[in-house]
Amino acid sequence: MSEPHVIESQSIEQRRRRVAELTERLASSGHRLTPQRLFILEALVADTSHPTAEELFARVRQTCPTTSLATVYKTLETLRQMGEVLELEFSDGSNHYDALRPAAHPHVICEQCGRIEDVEVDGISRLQAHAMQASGYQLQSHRIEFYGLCQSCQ
Amino acid sequence: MSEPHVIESQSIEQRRRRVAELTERLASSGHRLTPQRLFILEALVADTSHPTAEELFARVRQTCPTTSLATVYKTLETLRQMGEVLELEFSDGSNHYDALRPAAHPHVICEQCGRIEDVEVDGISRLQAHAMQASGYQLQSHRIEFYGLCQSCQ
DNA sequence: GTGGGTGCAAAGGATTTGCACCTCC
DNA sequence: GGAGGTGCAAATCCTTTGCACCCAC
Repeated sequence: MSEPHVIESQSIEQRRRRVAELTERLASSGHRLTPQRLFILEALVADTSHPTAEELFARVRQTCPTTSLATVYKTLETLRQMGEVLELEFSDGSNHYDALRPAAHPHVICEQCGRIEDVEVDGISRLQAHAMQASGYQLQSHRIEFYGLCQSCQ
Repeated sequence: MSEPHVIESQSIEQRRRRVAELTERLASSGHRLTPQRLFILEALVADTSHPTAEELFARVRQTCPTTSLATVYKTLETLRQMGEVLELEFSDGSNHYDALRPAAHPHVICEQCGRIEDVEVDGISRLQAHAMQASGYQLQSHRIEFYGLCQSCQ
């Protein structure tokens, strides 16, 4: 039980830093620090499950009930343009967001329950280099997802 | 000029076979072979550029002007459920379809012109095995895309 | 003070659905 | 003949947008 606790504490500290970082970057790039935005930042960093805009909205409402869904979307778009949020697009009507690790990274996705988790695999940059060579494209980013069943759904 | 011609000829032969294959599989799984469906199959196999439903619709209209967009969508859904079409989902309102290679395979995507091309990279299955081990998920499929600029847009 | 941000409601765009009619098997 | 397919229009869903008001700087 102590190991998870330590990990959890580190994580909380990391998240606090990330909120401070995002706040500072918004300010230094000429954006205003409105209460709504600060609550949205908190919600983004508090939720590690790759939430949707709707889920973030629900969470923000708990602390700032007057916030609108449109503001959540506008703030997500602002952060995305700043490169501070990773947007995972799905056409089935559910974009998911990750403000903790805004650089592209691989995910595993459960087709049963919809869970999305980070997964550590290496060799991605080598793969991208291969793809550049094979295609002649100048590649800068990627999207790598694996689909299957999570441990609970197996 | 002769090499491309040969490649093109092979490709045409391959596409003809694929149409026959799809037709047969539709029939043997208890689906009807309506004129609309046959035209949609032709269009799917004729277009190697990963077309959208709308683009397929436009192409089908040239040969069968009474076909409706709803029928295109319904046929795509039928083929997808049969595992005969690969659906590439994008949230910006543009799903793309590939009936020539229905198994998951990596793509390169141009962020300038939107072009989507197949790219041959190996080590994908090893990568997926790594991801399974690291995550504990039972993985069956994947989605691997690289983003950048195609040769024309560089 | 003022320009950016917010909230509301309406618009937008891709996809799905209900239903009457049709037609392939 | 009957189940499955088609076409039309309306509905659905997420997301974006227009605009009047507001407030952080």
